[in-house]
Amino acid sequence: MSTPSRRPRADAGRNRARVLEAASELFAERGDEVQMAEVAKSAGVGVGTVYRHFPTRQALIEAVAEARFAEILAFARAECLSTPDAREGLKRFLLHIGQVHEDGRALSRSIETALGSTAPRGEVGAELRELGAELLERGRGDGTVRADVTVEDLYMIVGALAAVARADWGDWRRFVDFQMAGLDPEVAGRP
Amino acid sequence: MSTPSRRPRADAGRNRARVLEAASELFAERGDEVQMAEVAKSAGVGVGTVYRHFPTRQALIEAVAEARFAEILAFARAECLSTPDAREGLKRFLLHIGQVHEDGRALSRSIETALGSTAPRGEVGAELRELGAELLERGRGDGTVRADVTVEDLYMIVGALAAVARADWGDWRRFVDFQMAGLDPEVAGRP
Amino acid sequence: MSTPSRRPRADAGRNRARVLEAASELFAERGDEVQMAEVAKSAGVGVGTVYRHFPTRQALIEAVAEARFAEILAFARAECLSTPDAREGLKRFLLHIGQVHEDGRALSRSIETALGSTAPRGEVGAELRELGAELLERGRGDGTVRADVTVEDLYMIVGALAAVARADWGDWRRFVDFQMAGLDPEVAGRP
Amino acid sequence: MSTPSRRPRADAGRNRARVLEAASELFAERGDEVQMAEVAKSAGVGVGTVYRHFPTRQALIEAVAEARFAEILAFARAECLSTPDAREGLKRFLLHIGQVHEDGRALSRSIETALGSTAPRGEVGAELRELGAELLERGRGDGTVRADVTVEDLYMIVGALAAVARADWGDWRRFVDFQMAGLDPEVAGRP
DNA sequence: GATGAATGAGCATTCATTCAT
DNA sequence: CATGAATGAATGCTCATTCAT
Repeated sequence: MSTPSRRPRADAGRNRARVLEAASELFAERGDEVQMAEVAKSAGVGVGTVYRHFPTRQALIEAVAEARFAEILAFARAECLSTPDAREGLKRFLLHIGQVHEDGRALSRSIETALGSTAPRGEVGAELRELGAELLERGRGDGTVRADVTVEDLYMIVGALAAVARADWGDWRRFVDFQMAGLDPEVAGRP
Repeated sequence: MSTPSRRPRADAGRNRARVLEAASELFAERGDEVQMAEVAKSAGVGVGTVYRHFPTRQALIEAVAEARFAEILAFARAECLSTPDAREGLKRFLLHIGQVHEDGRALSRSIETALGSTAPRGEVGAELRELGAELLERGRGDGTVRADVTVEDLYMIVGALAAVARADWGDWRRFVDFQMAGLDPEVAGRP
Repeated sequence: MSTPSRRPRADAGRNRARVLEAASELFAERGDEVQMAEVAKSAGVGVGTVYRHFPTRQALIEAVAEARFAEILAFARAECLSTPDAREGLKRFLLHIGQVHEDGRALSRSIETALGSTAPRGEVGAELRELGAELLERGRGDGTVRADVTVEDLYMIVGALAAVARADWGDWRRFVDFQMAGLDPEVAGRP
Repeated sequence: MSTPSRRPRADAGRNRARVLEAASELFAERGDEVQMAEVAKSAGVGVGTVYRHFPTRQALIEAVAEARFAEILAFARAECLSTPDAREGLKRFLLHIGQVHEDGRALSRSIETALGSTAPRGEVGAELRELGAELLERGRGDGTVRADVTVEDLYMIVGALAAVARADWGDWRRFVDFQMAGLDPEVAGRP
């Protein structure tokens, strides 16, 4: 006689994840036009639940952005810190970032619009900065990257790359090549 | 249904200019939050007049963007094509663009949001591309710029710079330096 | 961006009815000039609620029209299918329709303007057609109505009557008399 | 040296006619959505000129309507007053009216919306009433039309027919048949 | 906790009409 | 007389956010 309730024990955190996942997909596909109610529906919850976990639309987008940064961070740790030379690791890092933004153009634009920038934030942001520092440190170590490049410099380049990859201005891989050239120790100091 | 007009018949095209000017200032200051009615008021005309000259909000923003590009074009023609060496001209070009976007951050964001990109469009866009070609040609001539750089490459860099300068990721002048380094003929071809 | 709600959670479908009722009255009184906001206010809800139940202004008017048709249907079932002779039933039907349109002239005009016609639509429309068929069938049965009259014919007459009753061209009851005369079996076939 | 001016001696009344003609066509095609500026353009004049001749949009529509009534009047005088029997003349009258409304559905709707009715007005309206009286008088004379039919009755029927013909409820010619039947002297007085 | 109905400020856009030139 | 640029009130609709149930 007791029909099982539809979503019986969807414990708290589970819902957060579902919402985040739904939001990630929707924003990646349709960008800023997705509405909170759609996210809720797609996640199989009510709007109220979305708001329980993400107090504002902006917070949700922030969280989606952070999730993407976390992915990037994981990739970089696995693939960019252990390359034969540091230069190679750095390039892989940039190529991955370009790819992520190309694949999620609409999302990137939403982030830009909602947060005013695609720069990494929060905890993951801090870890990314650390990671960037390590990439540069390695470069300084083996002499394959200009020694005067700061983490701030690197993330300007990353931000620029994000903009290039989400736009349709040409082959962003060429842009990466230019950045790698600009980071070459040989040319440091040219006017 | 309407109340008698207050300041009628102010010379045809004059109003277009006033609206454009007002819009330029307002968008530069407050970005996407400015409303059509504000623009009208600030220009001293009715909304209808704004719409007569710019059929949609997006068209207005497009026009403001184009005006900015026209300024850049004029600057570049005057200051960047006659430098002692081509590299210097190119650098001045980039520095000017960075400055324009730093000074009009809010506007740059509005353009990005409304048009999806800050890339030059239309007639002025075409002229800018030509100008870019000349800048690069000069560089090929005196050997101060990588010979394989295309106009498309250049405008990827310009777009990237626009993103960097309107954001707050660090000193965009440093970014310009990296780009100049990347465009150095010496490093062309490094992996 | 919004202010806290004032009268929340008033039972789901109850609100739909209140809106419909308010709209019916307002449109009957003042016709096409009523605004969505007025309907909302008069129903004691926010505009958003009106739009939740009726996605567009036209949809609201359609619903009001349908409600009126439903009334007519109910009347006809109760009063027109059980008259001594079918002719009498048909006449009562027409008289009721004329009365409804006379009483809600402004509404009838709104419907005409918004929907392009006052013809019954949707589900209720289908039931009305069935009812019309029954009325005619009865007439064929007792020989009080021309046998060649189709439901389509009948609803042309009904539509015509609606137009006459909502206009001010004369006593629409006279018009009904002419229609009854025209439906008389005696004259069928006259040139 | 003197280039002929474009429209040199477009004397007053000529423009009125051009505007009226343009308006007739446009309203017949696209109905209420035509704007005053379009009418002006289509007539090859400025909006101001349209307003000189027709002080409001409604006045313009009224004039277009009147022109149509004038056509009907002319037709009726030529074709309906001289038929062998009066009944035939009356029928031709109705058929012509139906045709006019079928051909100019959009216009008919505009008139209905703007003026609240498609009933003939003004001077032409008066003449049409007279004409209607004559048609009925002839019918009384040769006994082919119910003697108790008034001009008001006739114009209720005409208005109804206009509604039927401009709608898409069925074959309005059938409706005309029913009206003719209803006007038959044989059935006068049936309940 | 979860739900989703309710809220309502906000805003781009339209178009009949006017009147300086 | 003709022109057409200017006017601005009017209005349907959206959607992030709240909170009674």
